[in-house]
Amino acid sequence: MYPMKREGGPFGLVECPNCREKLIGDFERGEIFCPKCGFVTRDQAVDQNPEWKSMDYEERQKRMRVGLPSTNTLHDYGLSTDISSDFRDSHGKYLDPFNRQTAQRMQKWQRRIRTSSSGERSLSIALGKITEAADVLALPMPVVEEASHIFRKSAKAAVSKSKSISGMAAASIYLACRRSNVNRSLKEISKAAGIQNRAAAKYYRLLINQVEHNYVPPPSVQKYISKLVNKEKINPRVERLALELADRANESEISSGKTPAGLAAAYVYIASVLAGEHIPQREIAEFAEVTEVTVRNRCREILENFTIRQKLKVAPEQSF
DNA sequence: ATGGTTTTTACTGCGTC
DNA sequence: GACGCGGTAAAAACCAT
Repeated sequence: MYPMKREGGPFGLVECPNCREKLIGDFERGEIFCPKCGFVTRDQAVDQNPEWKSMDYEERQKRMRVGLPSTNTLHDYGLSTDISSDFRDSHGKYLDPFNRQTAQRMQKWQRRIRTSSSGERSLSIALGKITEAADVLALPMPVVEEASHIFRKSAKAAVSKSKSISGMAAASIYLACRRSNVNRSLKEISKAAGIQNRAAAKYYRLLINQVEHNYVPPPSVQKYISKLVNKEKINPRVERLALELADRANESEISSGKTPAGLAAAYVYIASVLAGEHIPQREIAEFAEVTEVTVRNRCREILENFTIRQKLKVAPEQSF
């Protein structure tokens, strides 16, 4: 299907600042990372290749002849006819006045027909909004396709009827991200779409309840930790320690109903203290987009439920 | 609408540098 | 005194019913 992971490319030459390993672009998650130590350098990797892969010459020719692959991101799937405006016939000769007039009329009607109904028009607007916001967020193409597909389904099911188009667009993008394991918070997305977080959350819920009945796995704490560490320039050692803590405490009892961001913040905080780095709660809370109180509460719960033994395998003075 | 749960807001007290 | 931290009460937000 899609080439999800690929080594080399424009990133193959970039080295990891920690261990000098060559970085790999993970287009599924929209990140560039180091395969050795997990260092994520930038979450802006965009797959610029065509969505299809051709196996041989014949297939490539076949693909090329039919033009671009059809796409969900255009309201007519990119399949509608364009009548060119230089008015030549198929041999390249200019049309005589009569035929030219006919062509002009056809062009006019073609334009009108293409987005004829109001539904088509709003679909066109919405898909434009999705593409725009996805562009700001630097989302990989498959995710944009997915988001467009979701929006189409919601429009078909009349869920988006008399709802804010931007709101539904943001919700579609968020669901697409969740489904394809791309780490973008609802906050980021609603910011990119220029709407209130609360509204986006409402629409997302609507989408889940009425359109998408498939189970969408909750974002893992581990991913939040990686993201948090990535956002703030934290020692990778702290990240690994935090991840280990999160792994050991399989926290099924204490995590239910809590925001994963808060939990991740707590793990990173504890890890930072354990590693002798001691990042203030204030900073972590800020980067995790939760309050200090939440960080504290999660910390307390973790420490109440699990005894953390101080057997650090990594010496505090080890250089990175 | 409602009630239970979680997060945020705002404030206080404590110890340390 | 400024700072980081821990705690609390009340308000606000969230979610399922």
